[in-house]
Amino acid sequence: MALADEAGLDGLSMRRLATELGVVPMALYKHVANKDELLDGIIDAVVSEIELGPAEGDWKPAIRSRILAARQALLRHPWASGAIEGRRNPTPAVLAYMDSIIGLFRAGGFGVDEVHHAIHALGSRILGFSQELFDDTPADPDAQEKAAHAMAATFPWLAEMALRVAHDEKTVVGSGCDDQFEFEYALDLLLDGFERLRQAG
Amino acid sequence: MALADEAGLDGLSMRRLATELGVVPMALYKHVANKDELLDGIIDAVVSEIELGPAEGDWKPAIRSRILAARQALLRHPWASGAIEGRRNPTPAVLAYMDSIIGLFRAGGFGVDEVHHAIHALGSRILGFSQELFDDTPADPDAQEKAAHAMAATFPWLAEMALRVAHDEKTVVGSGCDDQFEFEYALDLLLDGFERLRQAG
DNA sequence: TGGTCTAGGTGTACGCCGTACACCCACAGA
DNA sequence: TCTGTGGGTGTACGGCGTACACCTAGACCA
Repeated sequence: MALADEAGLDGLSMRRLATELGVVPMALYKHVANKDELLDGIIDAVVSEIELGPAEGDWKPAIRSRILAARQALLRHPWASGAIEGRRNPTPAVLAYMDSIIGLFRAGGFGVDEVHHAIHALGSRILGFSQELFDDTPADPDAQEKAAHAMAATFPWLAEMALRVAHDEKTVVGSGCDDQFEFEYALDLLLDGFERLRQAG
Repeated sequence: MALADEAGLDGLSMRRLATELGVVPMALYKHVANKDELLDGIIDAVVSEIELGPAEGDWKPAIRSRILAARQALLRHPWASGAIEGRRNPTPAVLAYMDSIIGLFRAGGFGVDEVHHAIHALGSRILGFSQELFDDTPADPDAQEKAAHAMAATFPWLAEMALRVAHDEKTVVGSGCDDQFEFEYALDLLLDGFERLRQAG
Protein backbone atom coordinates (compact mmCIF):
# COMPACT_ATOMS: atom_id res chain seq x y z
CA MET A 1 0.00 0.00 0.00
CA ALA A 2 2.61 2.47 1.00
CA LEU A 3 4.64 1.33 -1.99
CA ALA A 4 3.01 4.22 -3.71
CA ASP A 5 5.01 6.69 -1.69
CA GLU A 6 8.27 6.04 -3.50
CA ALA A 7 7.19 7.15 -6.92
CA GLY A 8 4.42 9.42 -5.74
CA LEU A 9 5.50 12.93 -4.93
CA ASP A 10 3.39 15.52 -3.23
CA GLY A 11 1.43 15.88 -6.43
CA LEU A 12 -0.11 12.56 -5.63
CA SER A 13 -3.57 12.14 -7.00
CA MET A 14 -5.94 9.25 -6.81
CA ARG A 15 -5.90 9.00 -10.58
CA ARG A 16 -2.13 9.02 -10.77
CA LEU A 17 -1.75 6.49 -8.02
CA ALA A 18 -4.36 4.29 -9.69
CA THR A 19 -2.65 4.23 -13.06
CA GLU A 20 0.63 3.66 -11.24
CA LEU A 21 -0.94 0.52 -9.84
CA GLY A 22 -2.38 -0.40 -13.22
CA VAL A 23 -5.91 -0.01 -12.06
CA VAL A 24 -8.86 2.27 -12.52
CA PRO A 25 -9.18 5.22 -10.09
CA MET A 26 -12.39 4.10 -8.49
CA ALA A 27 -10.85 0.80 -7.50
CA LEU A 28 -8.93 2.59 -4.77
CA TYR A 29 -12.16 3.44 -3.04
CA LYS A 30 -12.67 -0.21 -2.25
CA HIS A 31 -9.72 0.10 0.13
CA VAL A 32 -9.96 3.62 1.49
CA ALA A 33 -12.97 5.79 2.08
CA ASN A 34 -11.43 8.89 0.55
CA LYS A 35 -8.15 10.60 -0.14
CA ASP A 36 -7.71 11.86 3.40
CA GLU A 37 -7.86 8.33 4.71
CA LEU A 38 -5.25 7.31 2.18
CA LEU A 39 -2.99 10.12 3.33
CA ASP A 40 -3.50 9.07 6.92
CA GLY A 41 -2.43 5.63 5.88
CA ILE A 42 0.84 6.59 4.27
CA ILE A 43 1.60 9.02 7.08
CA ASP A 44 1.17 6.19 9.52
CA ALA A 45 3.48 4.07 7.43
CA VAL A 46 6.20 6.71 7.56
CA VAL A 47 5.80 7.47 11.24
CA SER A 48 5.96 3.78 12.02
CA GLU A 49 9.42 3.75 10.47
CA ILE A 50 10.75 5.88 13.30
CA GLU A 51 13.18 3.85 15.32
CA LEU A 52 12.40 4.45 18.94
CA GLY A 53 15.66 3.22 20.35
CA PRO A 54 16.27 2.47 24.02
CA ALA A 55 14.25 4.27 26.64
CA GLU A 56 16.79 4.04 29.39
CA GLY A 57 19.27 6.56 30.71
CA ASP A 58 18.93 10.30 30.91
CA TRP A 59 15.77 11.77 29.56
CA LYS A 60 17.54 14.41 27.51
CA PRO A 61 19.73 12.27 25.27
CA ALA A 62 16.89 9.77 24.99
CA ILE A 63 14.43 12.34 23.75
CA ARG A 64 17.04 14.00 21.63
CA SER A 65 17.96 10.84 19.81
CA ARG A 66 14.36 9.81 19.38
CA ILE A 67 13.45 13.11 17.81
CA LEU A 68 16.49 12.96 15.58
CA ALA A 69 15.40 9.48 14.53
CA ALA A 70 12.03 10.92 13.63
CA ARG A 71 13.83 13.53 11.60
CA GLN A 72 15.72 10.85 9.73
CA ALA A 73 12.50 9.04 8.90
CA LEU A 74 10.85 12.22 7.74
CA LEU A 75 13.86 13.18 5.66
CA ARG A 76 13.62 9.87 3.86
CA HIS A 77 10.20 10.94 2.65
CA PRO A 78 10.35 14.65 1.92
CA TRP A 79 6.67 14.89 1.15
CA ALA A 80 5.70 13.52 4.56
CA SER A 81 6.15 16.70 6.54
CA GLY A 82 3.98 18.51 4.06
CA ALA A 83 1.36 15.82 4.37
CA ILE A 84 1.37 15.93 8.15
CA GLU A 85 0.82 19.67 8.19
CA GLY A 86 -2.76 20.56 7.69
CA ARG A 87 -4.00 17.16 8.72
CA ARG A 88 -6.63 17.91 11.36
CA ASN A 89 -6.68 14.66 13.28
CA PRO A 90 -3.53 12.81 14.25
CA THR A 91 -3.11 9.29 12.99
CA PRO A 92 -2.68 6.37 15.42
CA ALA A 93 1.03 6.02 14.73
CA VAL A 94 1.53 9.71 15.44
CA LEU A 95 -0.37 9.31 18.68
CA ALA A 96 1.77 6.34 19.62
CA TYR A 97 4.93 8.27 18.88
CA MET A 98 3.78 11.25 20.89
CA ASP A 99 2.87 8.97 23.72
CA SER A 100 6.37 7.54 23.72
CA ILE A 101 7.92 11.00 23.85
CA ILE A 102 5.67 12.06 26.67
CA GLY A 103 6.62 8.87 28.45
CA LEU A 104 10.29 9.80 28.22
CA PHE A 105 9.60 13.23 29.68
CA ARG A 106 7.54 11.79 32.52
CA ALA A 107 10.18 9.18 33.28
CA GLY A 108 12.67 12.02 33.42
CA GLY A 109 10.75 13.56 36.25
CA PHE A 110 8.68 16.14 34.45
CA GLY A 111 5.22 16.96 35.70
CA VAL A 112 2.17 16.65 33.53
CA ASP A 113 1.86 20.38 32.98
CA GLU A 114 5.54 20.78 32.27
CA VAL A 115 5.36 18.12 29.61
CA HIS A 116 2.29 19.72 28.17
CA HIS A 117 4.10 23.02 27.75
CA ALA A 118 7.14 21.26 26.36
CA ILE A 119 5.09 19.50 23.72
CA HIS A 120 3.58 22.77 22.63
CA ALA A 121 6.95 24.47 22.60
CA LEU A 122 8.44 21.76 20.46
CA GLY A 123 5.53 21.86 18.07
CA SER A 124 6.26 20.14 14.81
CA ARG A 125 9.90 19.84 15.81
CA ILE A 126 8.86 16.87 17.86
CA LEU A 127 8.38 14.97 14.63
CA GLY A 128 11.68 16.09 13.23
CA PHE A 129 10.79 18.95 10.99
CA SER A 130 10.62 22.64 11.56
CA GLN A 131 8.49 24.96 9.58
CA GLU A 132 10.74 27.45 7.91
CA LEU A 133 9.21 30.55 6.45
CA PHE A 134 10.87 29.84 3.14
CA ASP A 135 13.30 27.55 1.44
CA ASP A 136 16.78 28.91 1.69
CA THR A 137 18.33 26.19 -0.40
CA PRO A 138 17.54 27.38 -3.86
CA ALA A 139 20.61 28.39 -5.77
CA ASP A 140 24.34 28.44 -5.92
CA PRO A 141 26.14 30.77 -3.53
CA ASP A 142 27.13 33.15 -6.30
CA ALA A 143 23.57 33.84 -7.35
CA GLN A 144 22.58 34.10 -3.71
CA GLU A 145 25.30 36.64 -3.13
CA LYS A 146 24.09 38.66 -6.10
CA ALA A 147 20.56 38.66 -4.75
CA ALA A 148 21.78 39.66 -1.33
CA HIS A 149 23.66 42.62 -2.70
CA ALA A 150 20.61 43.64 -4.65
CA MET A 151 18.45 43.86 -1.56
CA ALA A 152 21.08 45.41 0.64
CA ALA A 153 19.48 48.80 0.16
CA THR A 154 15.96 47.83 1.19
CA PHE A 155 16.67 45.05 3.69
CA PRO A 156 20.11 45.72 5.14
CA TRP A 157 19.99 43.21 7.97
CA LEU A 158 18.59 40.44 5.87
CA ALA A 159 21.22 41.10 3.25
CA GLU A 160 23.97 41.05 5.82
CA MET A 161 22.85 37.66 7.00
CA ALA A 162 22.38 36.28 3.52
CA LEU A 163 25.84 37.44 2.57
CA ARG A 164 27.33 35.73 5.56
CA VAL A 165 25.59 32.49 4.70
CA ALA A 166 26.62 32.68 1.04
CA HIS A 167 30.18 33.39 2.07
CA ASP A 168 30.25 30.49 4.49
CA GLU A 169 29.01 28.20 1.78
CA LYS A 170 31.71 29.24 -0.64
CA THR A 171 34.61 28.89 1.75
CA VAL A 172 34.21 25.24 2.50
CA VAL A 173 35.28 25.64 6.08
CA GLY A 174 32.11 27.42 7.20
CA SER A 175 29.02 25.52 8.13
CA GLY A 176 26.93 27.83 5.97
CA CYS A 177 23.26 27.11 6.47
CA ASP A 178 23.25 23.49 7.51
CA ASP A 179 19.70 22.40 8.15
CA GLN A 180 20.72 19.53 10.34
CA PHE A 181 22.90 21.80 12.45
CA GLU A 182 20.16 24.39 12.77
CA PHE A 183 17.68 21.74 13.77
CA GLU A 184 19.89 20.27 16.47
CA TYR A 185 20.79 23.74 17.67
CA ALA A 186 17.17 24.67 18.16
CA LEU A 187 16.31 21.30 19.65
CA ASP A 188 19.08 21.49 22.21
CA LEU A 189 18.12 25.03 23.01
CA LEU A 190 14.61 23.90 23.82
CA LEU A 191 15.62 20.81 25.76
CA ASP A 192 18.08 22.84 27.81
CA GLY A 193 15.34 25.31 28.42
CA PHE A 194 13.00 22.62 29.68
CA GLU A 195 15.64 21.31 32.02
CA ARG A 196 16.38 24.74 33.40
CA LEU A 197 12.73 25.54 33.93
CA ARG A 198 12.17 22.30 35.73
CA GLN A 199 15.08 22.87 38.06
CA ALA A 200 13.87 26.39 38.70
CA GLY A 201 10.62 24.81 39.79
CA MET B 1 -8.05 43.90 -3.59
CA ALA B 2 -7.49 42.41 -0.22
CA LEU B 3 -11.16 43.02 0.48
CA ALA B 4 -11.58 39.48 -0.65
CA ASP B 5 -9.95 38.15 2.47
CA GLU B 6 -12.86 38.97 4.75
CA ALA B 7 -15.42 36.78 3.07
CA GLY B 8 -12.97 34.40 1.52
CA LEU B 9 -11.93 31.53 3.72
CA ASP B 10 -9.20 29.08 2.97
CA GLY B 11 -11.43 27.51 0.37
CA LEU B 12 -10.79 30.55 -1.73
CA SER B 13 -10.95 29.91 -5.43
CA MET B 14 -10.51 32.20 -8.35
CA ARG B 15 -14.02 31.45 -9.46
CA ARG B 16 -15.51 32.09 -6.04
CA LEU B 17 -13.60 35.31 -5.60
CA ALA B 18 -14.66 36.41 -9.06
CA THR B 19 -18.36 35.89 -8.46
CA GLU B 20 -17.93 37.58 -5.09
CA LEU B 21 -16.70 40.62 -7.01
CA GLY B 22 -19.52 40.28 -9.52
CA VAL B 23 -17.16 39.52 -12.32
CA VAL B 24 -16.12 36.66 -14.55
CA PRO B 25 -13.21 34.48 -13.36
CA MET B 26 -10.84 35.33 -16.16
CA ALA B 27 -11.12 39.02 -15.38
CA LEU B 28 -8.90 38.46 -12.34
CA TYR B 29 -6.04 37.50 -14.59
CA LYS B 30 -5.86 41.05 -15.83
CA HIS B 31 -4.63 41.98 -12.35
CA VAL B 32 -2.59 38.97 -11.21
CA ALA B 33 -0.60 36.49 -13.22
CA ASN B 34 -1.95 33.47 -11.39
CA LYS B 35 -3.39 32.32 -8.12
CA ASP B 36 -0.03 32.16 -6.37
CA GLU B 37 0.55 35.80 -7.09
CA LEU B 38 -2.86 36.61 -5.69
CA LEU B 39 -2.05 34.69 -2.52
CA ASP B 40 1.23 36.54 -2.23
CA GLY B 41 -0.75 39.73 -2.49
CA ILE B 42 -3.16 39.02 0.32
CA ILE B 43 -0.37 37.63 2.49
CA ASP B 44 1.48 40.87 2.03
CA ALA B 45 -1.63 42.75 2.98
CA VAL B 46 -1.94 40.84 6.24
CA VAL B 47 1.73 41.03 7.11
CA SER B 48 1.70 44.75 6.48
CA GLU B 49 -0.91 45.03 9.21
CA ILE B 50 1.65 44.03 11.82
CA GLU B 51 2.30 46.96 14.09
CA LEU B 52 6.01 47.22 14.55
CA GLY B 53 5.95 49.40 17.65
CA PRO B 54 8.97 51.19 19.02
CA ALA B 55 12.43 49.83 18.38
CA GLU B 56 14.03 51.25 21.46
CA GLY B 57 14.91 49.71 24.78
CA ASP B 58 15.93 46.17 25.54
CA TRP B 59 16.04 43.80 22.64
CA LYS B 60 14.06 41.10 24.41
CA PRO B 61 10.85 42.96 25.21
CA ALA B 62 11.07 44.69 21.85
CA ILE B 63 11.26 41.45 19.92
CA ARG B 64 8.73 39.82 22.17
CA SER B 65 6.15 42.51 21.66
CA ARG B 66 6.78 42.66 17.95
CA ILE B 67 6.26 38.94 17.55
CA LEU B 68 3.15 39.09 19.68
CA ALA B 69 1.89 41.87 17.43
CA ALA B 70 2.49 39.61 14.46
CA ARG B 71 0.49 36.97 16.24
CA GLN B 72 -2.39 39.37 16.74
CA ALA B 73 -2.40 40.22 13.05
CA LEU B 74 -2.30 36.58 12.06
CA LEU B 75 -5.07 35.72 14.50
CA ARG B 76 -7.27 38.32 12.88
CA HIS B 77 -7.01 36.32 9.67
CA PRO B 78 -7.01 32.65 10.62
CA TRP B 79 -6.43 31.49 7.06
CA ALA B 80 -3.23 33.51 6.78
CA SER B 81 -0.95 31.14 8.60
CA GLY B 82 -2.14 28.34 6.39
CA ALA B 83 -1.48 30.46 3.35
CA ILE B 84 2.02 31.37 4.46
CA GLU B 85 2.94 27.75 4.98
CA GLY B 86 3.88 26.08 1.78
CA ARG B 87 4.62 29.33 0.01
CA ARG B 88 8.07 28.79 -1.47
CA ASN B 89 9.24 32.37 -1.84
CA PRO B 90 8.69 34.98 0.82
CA THR B 91 6.74 38.06 -0.11
CA PRO B 92 8.25 41.55 0.19
CA ALA B 93 6.30 42.41 3.33
CA VAL B 94 7.49 39.22 4.99
CA LEU B 95 11.04 40.08 4.05
CA ALA B 96 10.62 43.55 5.49
CA TYR B 97 9.22 42.15 8.70
CA MET B 98 12.04 39.64 9.04
CA ASP B 99 14.52 42.39 8.37
CA SER B 100 13.06 44.41 11.20
CA ILE B 101 13.31 41.49 13.59
CA ILE B 102 16.89 40.81 12.60
CA GLY B 103 17.59 44.48 13.14
CA LEU B 104 16.31 44.26 16.69
CA PHE B 105 18.55 41.28 17.38
CA ARG B 106 21.56 42.99 15.92
CA ALA B 107 20.88 46.16 17.85
CA GLY B 108 20.70 44.00 20.95
CA GLY B 109 24.27 42.96 20.40
CA PHE B 110 23.81 39.62 18.68
CA GLY B 111 26.29 38.51 16.08
CA VAL B 112 25.26 37.63 12.57
CA ASP B 113 25.56 33.91 13.13
CA GLU B 114 23.76 34.07 16.43
CA VAL B 115 20.84 35.82 14.79
CA HIS B 116 20.86 33.32 12.00
CA HIS B 117 20.50 30.46 14.42
CA ALA B 118 17.86 32.34 16.36
CA ILE B 119 15.79 32.89 13.23
CA HIS B 120 15.91 29.22 12.42
CA ALA B 121 15.08 28.26 15.98
CA LEU B 122 12.07 30.54 16.01
CA GLY B 123 10.88 29.22 12.68
CA SER B 124 7.29 30.13 11.97
CA ARG B 125 6.93 31.37 15.53
CA ILE B 126 8.60 34.53 14.36
CA LEU B 127 5.42 35.36 12.48
CA GLY B 128 3.24 34.56 15.42
CA PHE B 129 2.02 31.09 14.73
CA SER B 130 3.30 27.73 15.74
CA GLN B 131 2.67 24.60 13.83
CA GLU B 132 0.85 22.24 16.08
CA LEU B 133 0.61 18.61 15.12
CA PHE B 134 -3.13 18.72 15.50
CA ASP B 135 -5.98 20.87 16.64
CA ASP B 136 -6.65 20.34 20.29
CA THR B 137 -9.65 22.61 20.37
CA PRO B 138 -12.32 20.34 19.00
CA ALA B 139 -14.94 19.52 21.54
CA ASP B 140 -16.35 20.14 24.94
CA PRO B 141 -14.31 18.93 27.91
CA ASP B 142 -16.71 16.12 28.69
CA ALA B 143 -16.32 14.50 25.30
CA GLN B 144 -12.61 15.06 25.51
CA GLU B 145 -12.51 13.36 28.86
CA LYS B 146 -14.41 10.40 27.45
CA ALA B 147 -11.98 10.10 24.57
CA ALA B 148 -9.06 10.32 26.93
CA HIS B 149 -10.39 7.53 29.08
CA ALA B 150 -10.94 5.43 25.99
CA MET B 151 -7.32 5.67 24.94
CA ALA B 152 -5.88 5.30 28.40
CA ALA B 153 -5.12 1.67 27.69
CA THR B 154 -3.16 2.17 24.50
CA PHE B 155 -1.66 5.62 25.08
CA PRO B 156 -1.36 6.03 28.85
CA TRP B 157 0.80 9.15 28.87
CA LEU B 158 -1.20 10.91 26.24
CA ALA B 159 -4.37 10.08 28.09
CA GLU B 160 -2.94 11.36 31.33
CA MET B 161 -2.14 14.68 29.72
CA ALA B 162 -5.45 14.93 27.92
CA LEU B 163 -7.26 14.26 31.17
CA ARG B 164 -5.35 16.98 32.92
CA VAL B 165 -6.21 19.46 30.20
CA ALA B 166 -9.85 18.47 30.16
CA HIS B 167 -9.99 18.76 33.91
CA ASP B 168 -8.37 22.17 33.88
CA GLU B 169 -10.89 23.34 31.35
CA LYS B 170 -13.81 22.21 33.43
CA THR B 171 -12.67 23.77 36.66
CA VAL B 172 -12.56 27.31 35.51
CA VAL B 173 -9.59 28.12 37.63
CA GLY B 174 -7.11 26.16 35.56
CA SER B 175 -5.53 27.60 32.47
CA GLY B 176 -6.35 24.45 30.53
CA CYS B 177 -4.78 24.55 27.12
CA ASP B 178 -4.53 28.25 26.45
CA ASP B 179 -2.94 28.77 23.05
CA GLN B 180 -1.83 32.28 23.86
CA PHE B 181 -0.19 31.13 27.06
CA GLU B 182 1.54 28.25 25.32
CA PHE B 183 2.78 30.53 22.62
CA GLU B 184 4.24 33.06 25.02
CA TYR B 185 5.71 30.29 27.11
CA ALA B 186 7.58 28.85 24.17
CA LEU B 187 8.58 32.26 22.90
CA ASP B 188 10.03 33.30 26.24
CA LEU B 189 11.78 29.99 26.52
CA LEU B 190 13.50 30.60 23.21
CA LEU B 191 14.33 34.23 23.89
CA ASP B 192 15.79 33.34 27.26
CA GLY B 193 17.77 30.63 25.57
CA PHE B 194 19.19 33.07 23.06
CA GLU B 195 20.21 35.43 25.81
CA ARG B 196 21.88 32.71 27.80
CA LEU B 197 23.77 31.39 24.81
CA ARG B 198 25.02 34.83 23.94
CA GLN B 199 26.27 35.47 27.42
CA ALA B 200 27.95 32.09 27.45
CA GLY B 201 29.87 33.22 24.42
C1' DT C 1 -13.63 64.90 -35.41
C1' DG C 2 -11.68 60.79 -36.41
C1' DG C 3 -8.17 57.17 -35.52
C1' DT C 4 -5.61 54.40 -32.78
C1' DC C 5 -4.15 52.42 -28.35
C1' DT C 6 -5.07 50.06 -24.40
C1' DA C 7 -6.91 48.51 -19.75
C1' DG C 8 -10.04 45.58 -18.36
C1' DG C 9 -14.21 42.53 -18.82
C1' DT C 10 -16.24 38.19 -21.50
C1' DG C 11 -17.02 33.35 -23.38
C1' DT C 12 -15.47 29.13 -24.53
C1' DA C 13 -12.66 25.34 -23.86
C1' DC C 14 -9.14 22.04 -21.98
C1' DG C 15 -7.34 18.99 -18.81
C1' DC C 16 -7.01 18.04 -14.21
C1' DC C 17 -9.11 16.77 -9.67
C1' DG C 18 -12.13 13.87 -6.04
C1' DT C 19 -15.79 10.84 -5.95
C1' DA C 20 -21.09 9.15 -6.33
C1' DC C 21 -23.52 5.47 -8.51
C1' DA C 22 -24.59 1.43 -10.95
C1' DC C 23 -22.70 -2.60 -12.85
C1' DC C 24 -20.16 -6.97 -13.21
C1' DC C 25 -17.44 -10.98 -12.34
C1' DA C 26 -14.72 -14.70 -9.83
C1' DC C 27 -14.89 -17.36 -6.18
C1' DA C 28 -15.96 -19.08 -1.23
C1' DG C 29 -19.19 -21.27 1.60
C1' DA C 30 -23.86 -23.37 2.13
C1' DT D 1 -26.06 -25.34 -7.41
C1' DC D 2 -27.17 -21.05 -5.40
C1' DT D 3 -25.74 -16.97 -3.15
C1' DG D 4 -23.06 -13.61 -1.11
C1' DT D 5 -19.44 -10.68 -1.44
C1' DG D 6 -14.76 -8.50 -2.22
C1' DG D 7 -12.76 -5.98 -5.60
C1' DG D 8 -12.30 -4.11 -10.34
C1' DT D 9 -14.96 -1.14 -14.10
C1' DG D 10 -17.32 2.78 -16.71
C1' DT D 11 -19.73 6.76 -16.76
C1' DA D 12 -20.76 11.06 -15.04
C1' DC D 13 -20.91 15.38 -12.20
C1' DG D 14 -19.30 19.48 -10.41
C1' DG D 15 -15.29 22.12 -9.29
C1' DC D 16 -10.70 23.73 -10.11
C1' DG D 17 -6.83 26.85 -12.57
C1' DT D 18 -6.08 29.00 -16.72
C1' DA D 19 -4.92 29.48 -22.15
C1' DC D 20 -6.81 31.93 -26.00
C1' DA D 21 -9.56 34.86 -28.76
C1' DC D 22 -12.74 38.42 -28.60
C1' DC D 23 -15.10 42.78 -27.34
C1' DT D 24 -15.83 47.46 -25.48
C1' DA D 25 -15.32 52.02 -23.32
C1' DG D 26 -12.70 55.48 -22.69
C1' DA D 27 -7.87 58.20 -23.29
C1' DC D 28 -4.96 60.46 -26.14
C1' DC D 29 -3.39 62.84 -30.03
C1' DA D 30 -3.72 64.51 -35.02
